[in-house]
Amino acid sequence: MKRQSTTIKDIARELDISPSTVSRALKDHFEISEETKKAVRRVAEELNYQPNSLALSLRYSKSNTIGVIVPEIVHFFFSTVISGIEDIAQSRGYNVIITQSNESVAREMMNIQTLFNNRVDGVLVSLSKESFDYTHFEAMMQKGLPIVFFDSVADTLNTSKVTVDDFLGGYQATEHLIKQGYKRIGHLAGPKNLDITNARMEGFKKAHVDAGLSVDEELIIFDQASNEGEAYAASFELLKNKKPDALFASNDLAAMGAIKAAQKYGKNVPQDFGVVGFSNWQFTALTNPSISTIEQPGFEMGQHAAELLIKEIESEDEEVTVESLKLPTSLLARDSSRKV
Amino acid sequence: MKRQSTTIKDIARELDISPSTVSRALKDHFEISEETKKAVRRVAEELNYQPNSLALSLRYSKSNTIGVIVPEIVHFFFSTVISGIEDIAQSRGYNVIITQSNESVAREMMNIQTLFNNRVDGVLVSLSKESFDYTHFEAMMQKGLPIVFFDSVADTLNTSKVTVDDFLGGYQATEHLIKQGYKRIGHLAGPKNLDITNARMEGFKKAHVDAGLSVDEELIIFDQASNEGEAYAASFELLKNKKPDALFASNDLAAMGAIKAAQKYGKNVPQDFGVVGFSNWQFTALTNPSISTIEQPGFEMGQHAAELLIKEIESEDEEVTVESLKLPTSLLARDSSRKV
DNA sequence: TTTTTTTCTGCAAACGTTTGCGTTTCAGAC
DNA sequence: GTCTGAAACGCAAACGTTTGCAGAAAAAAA
Repeated sequence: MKRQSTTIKDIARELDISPSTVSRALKDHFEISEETKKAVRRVAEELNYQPNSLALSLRYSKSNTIGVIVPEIVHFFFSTVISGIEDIAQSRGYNVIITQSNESVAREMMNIQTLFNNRVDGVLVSLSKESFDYTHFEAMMQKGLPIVFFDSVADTLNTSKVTVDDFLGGYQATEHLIKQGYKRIGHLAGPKNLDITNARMEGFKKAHVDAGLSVDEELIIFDQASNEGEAYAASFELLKNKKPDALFASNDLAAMGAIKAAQKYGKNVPQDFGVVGFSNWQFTALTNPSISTIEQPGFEMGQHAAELLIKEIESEDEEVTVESLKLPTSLLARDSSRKV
Repeated sequence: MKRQSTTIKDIARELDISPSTVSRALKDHFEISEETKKAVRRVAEELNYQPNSLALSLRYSKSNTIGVIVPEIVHFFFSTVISGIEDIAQSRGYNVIITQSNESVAREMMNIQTLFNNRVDGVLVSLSKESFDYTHFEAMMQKGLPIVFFDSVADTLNTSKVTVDDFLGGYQATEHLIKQGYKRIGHLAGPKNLDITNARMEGFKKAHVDAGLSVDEELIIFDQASNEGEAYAASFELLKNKKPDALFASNDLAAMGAIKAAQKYGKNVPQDFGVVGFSNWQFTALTNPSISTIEQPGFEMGQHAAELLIKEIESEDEEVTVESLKLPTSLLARDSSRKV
């Protein structure tokens, strides 16, 4: 079924004037008489004229579309970010094309290439876990494609970035546990090479220092927090060997595992054992006990990233000024860490 | 920063031939000599030629983009569907533009208009809860825009649709509870006017009939399942007044509420009281006890919907043949309903 | 040699819009 | 009557690509 909308030419034919005049009339150009403008507007209304955005895109080589690359869409945090992106984009007249890398660099490279070929005006990227080499992004930037990173960012690249303040998050979680009276606090950290792992751990340590406590390095376990089962096992071992009375987990699933381990070990959560997670996944509010966690402002992250990108797209300057935003986290103190 | 890629004209100039010849050479047209083709391909390679998709879109009035309208992106089920859509679209060379209605008809109307104006080739829609009037969709269909509905569909519209077999889901949940030995099974149903509510309830009833049991209508509660708290209250009342020994909830949050109510009431779940939810939200596997539920194939739903839409887009026929797909659900029997 | 056929390539229009510049028209001044 | 200036509009090119048709050149047939 052919789709046919009315064009400027149709209006021109109807009124027996030239397309240029119609175009100008519609833009309220000063060189067009009031009379003609009125007629054009009337006919445009009658024929329900809608400008053809494809033609406009070609004319201005601008598609008013931004591309997004995330590791996966089916993920509470990322879908929240996307929602924020969509919010801003919508209000600025941009469309949002979503692609997912499925945590694979190969897909990531394909996606950025596809987006570029489809003439998006800019791209928002959260790196896949596999990505340590950023040359495919650099190549695109060289060609003039604006890129803004969020969440998982390419630190060595000279672009705008939006991240979460992981140091603050780690600090807040730990400070809260300390204030609740827990004394020997462990930490289920992420993979050792990740920036966020270190930032959260530094926050963890700083909170200790500020409270006049010392950190027992043996209570910090790396890279045993990628899923619930792993965290369960690691927590159980820790409980047995090092006798912590609380745990700050680098993600909510790990927190869940830690709670189950503590319960299995005969501890009462939160009376004898406190747990705080990270990310505020939906399920944390629904478990029993509900899980205290650090809220990451995903929606705001999406908004800021989109705003930065659009600013860059619409900037006239050759030289872009990069901005790095670090968004504050906040503590959600729930049952898993609040002694009554 | 201006983005400038090489065009067909650049290649033509380089070889001192016409753009038409270049175009044909690149498409391996039979009327072009092997020699010329080779030269063109070489230069195209050298200059890293990439066809301008905006120009192509204009030429063929086809954007190779499909639009999606969902109530909200931040939702396990919908993000899963989107993921399925993206999967198929990607493999067929289509881009996916995501918009959300936020359950508002006004936004929905805006979105479909925007997508239409942006010349998407077709649209995938899951209706917002507010949508009972479908005229805005009808108007677009009249203009030749292919639309396929999924999940929450416009039943009176003559379009392809992809839904989940809610009757089957209700049947599976109930049959499972019966087989586990529960005798007085209640049902937390959704709003009475919804198709899915009725379908699930019919499945619930049919399972009883097939097992030679009768249904106590008093054990069916409508419209008290939209969140955990509401379901908690309704379940508690039901337990007090009607003494059910199991509950089939129309969604997972309601199932959670029911479990908490049962525990509060002094029941042991699943020994004295069985619960099955609906949707397989992520948290259901993480709670204690884990929640039995009905899995809806969201990813497959997205895939099928996208396939149907693309088929329609690429069909030559004026008259589209609509297809209605009903995808099978499956039971995930977890701890909340398995007596040991 | 001339005519016909075959092989290859270019012209120009089209998709819908914008815009620099030129043209027409008309009123008023000289 | 001519000239100037302003107001209102049209022409044509441009964005990058495709494609029907015409045309040129070369090869084959007469």
